[in-house]
Amino acid sequence: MEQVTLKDVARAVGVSVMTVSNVVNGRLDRVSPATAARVERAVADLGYVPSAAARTLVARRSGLVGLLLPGRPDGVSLLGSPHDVAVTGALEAALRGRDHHLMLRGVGDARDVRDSVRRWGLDGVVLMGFTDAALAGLDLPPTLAAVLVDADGGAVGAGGRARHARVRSDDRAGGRLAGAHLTGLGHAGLVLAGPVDGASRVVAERLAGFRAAAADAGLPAGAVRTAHARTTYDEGVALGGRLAADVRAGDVTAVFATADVLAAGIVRGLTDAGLRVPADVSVLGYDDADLARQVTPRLSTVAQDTAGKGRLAAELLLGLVAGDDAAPRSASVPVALVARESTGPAPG
Amino acid sequence: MEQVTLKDVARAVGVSVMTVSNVVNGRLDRVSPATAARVERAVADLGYVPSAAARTLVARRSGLVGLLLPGRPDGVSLLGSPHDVAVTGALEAALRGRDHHLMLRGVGDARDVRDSVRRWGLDGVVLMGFTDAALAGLDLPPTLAAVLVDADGGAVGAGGRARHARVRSDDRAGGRLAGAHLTGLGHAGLVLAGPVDGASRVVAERLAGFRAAAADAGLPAGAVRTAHARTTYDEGVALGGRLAADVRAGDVTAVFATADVLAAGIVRGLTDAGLRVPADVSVLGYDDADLARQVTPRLSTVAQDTAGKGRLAAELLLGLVAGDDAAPRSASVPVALVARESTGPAPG
DNA sequence: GCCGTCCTGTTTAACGCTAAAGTGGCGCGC
DNA sequence: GCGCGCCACTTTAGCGTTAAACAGGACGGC
Repeated sequence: MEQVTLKDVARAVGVSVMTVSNVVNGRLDRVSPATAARVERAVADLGYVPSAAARTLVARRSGLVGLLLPGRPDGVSLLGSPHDVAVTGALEAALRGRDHHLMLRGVGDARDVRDSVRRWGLDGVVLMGFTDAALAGLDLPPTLAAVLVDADGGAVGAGGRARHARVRSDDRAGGRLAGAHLTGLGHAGLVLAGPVDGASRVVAERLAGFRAAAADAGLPAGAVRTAHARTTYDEGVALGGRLAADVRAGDVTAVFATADVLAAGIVRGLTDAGLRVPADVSVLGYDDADLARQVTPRLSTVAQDTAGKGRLAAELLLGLVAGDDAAPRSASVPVALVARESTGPAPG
Repeated sequence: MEQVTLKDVARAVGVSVMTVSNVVNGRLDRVSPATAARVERAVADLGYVPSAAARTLVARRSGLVGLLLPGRPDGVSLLGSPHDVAVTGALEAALRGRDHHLMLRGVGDARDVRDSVRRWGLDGVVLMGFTDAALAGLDLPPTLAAVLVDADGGAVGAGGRARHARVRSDDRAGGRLAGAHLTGLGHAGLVLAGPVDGASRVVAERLAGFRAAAADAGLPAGAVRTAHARTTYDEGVALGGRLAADVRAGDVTAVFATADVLAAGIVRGLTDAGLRVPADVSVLGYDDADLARQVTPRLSTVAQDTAGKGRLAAELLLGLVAGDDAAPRSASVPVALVARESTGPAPG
């Protein structure tokens, strides 16, 4: 495990350290092909690996990207949802392919963020799993290259010159797809379930799309209600229980949840209350996580390309890092409706 | 985002850089309380954050730990199972609490490992999700502080002086618990489903415990069979389908899977084949992942303390890093049987 | 009163790397 | 044959930090 340094390689080849550095970094205009070849050889033979610490120190870029997540002291639900896990995997792979590394870090406040970034000289950060409100509390420095996954971060859209970008699914289209699917099945008592109290842009977009589809189908404005729940299975179960009465009263015939975990919980809550899904109520999810195929009934859902999301996040971030002002500040992945067993024709 | 350095703090206070360094690193025996206080003050005022790069370079310890996972180029299933996700969360939190950071990295071969470690001067690594065979291919240097989660790594137990440690659940006890539960319900046609072809120590232990419990219950040696499957939902579904015939023939009445995802798949495969769980067959999982409560029927399972596993991994690793030779090289978290709906009395 | 210690610092020399400036030899134009 | 530019390197300096050696004054013992 002894570090092989540039000096070792230089000595082995009989050139200066700087020449080796030039070869290693591909500045071949400064080195003759013959020398370059000898250096390459020695690098391979000795197993030289450049020290990121030394490079960071002098070059002011680390090749390290932080994935910042809402961090509780006990680490429970650091990567809360299957969606986040999928994005993380794709993000890591994409960064790996572009010669960058990923640091995983739970953060609680603005100090945590600043500390991580400064301590390691992070080139940039990806933030995932934060509500817009939590994000505002993080008070991201405008100079910090940051990509927000499924969040807005208030100022981002406004000022415009902050080095921040956003990645999400095409939420409006997703909402519209959901609405079209459900109204197409004859549903007229619609509920959007999710973190609607959070003033989240993502949820607002989905709701807007959902409502637009309802309007397209000729439904009155009051046909779409909302029900607040955080994106967890347990809150879904609770919400499902509460919704049961409305279903029985005939006010609600279909529920569109903002995530599959939530939808699965709602199905459970409804079922526990004695209702049948989809015979009595339809439930539609979002994400197409593995879970959607694993629960009973299998969830109909709005699928989004989570792997694409991770890749996009990597791309946008590296664009920001490179200081490419022409790079897009926002991108979304496509969505598609996957009809399975949890949705069916409206009862009656 | 300009870096505030030791020099800036030193100038502000009117002392040497070294004095500030001593205060920041808690070497208070070299500094008068009065000076220390002034330094602390300036550190807070200026928002000084030490540079990990510089510290790593000179001090030969980075405070960075790598979490190495089997890495495919596309990043799919980097954190394959809910179990791994839970461990990761707890690991990150534990490291955070001990002033360390976590680097997430998918690796394919020995070069990837060496490269990551050298490049960043990782203090140590945690390896998770590897089969024992894959681990052997990684060819971990004995001098590298490493903790293996749910794996053995061959040489680890043997040589003994390698700086490697292992964390797992109490697998033998888990197997025994599973066996006792199932035989207690009158089952006599038992199958252990999981990666049994992989020569994995973990699986072997669970099987041994399972068999021991069967023997305790007076069952003949042939009562426990094994069925190979990797730990995924889809392989579970396929296996469930194959097992259906044996169930109908009365040869199999209960299946013990090495993970909840696998168990859930098996339930699905069995159900799709027209069998009822648990009326016709019982299925028992392992882990007590969220999924166990989310599928129908809810899975009975052997719960293990995944958060404890993450914390233990952090502890063992930091012990190894500190060079504490007395530190334990192996630890396991407790298991407990959670009876839910997927297991019931043997049919007939 | 003198020497050894302790206390509280400071100075020096790296760590591995890169940007920028320097060097020396050789070919070429005229 | 002289200057110029260019090629293929080398030298110098410094990034922010720490280990180790050094310094000087107060204080105590005898």
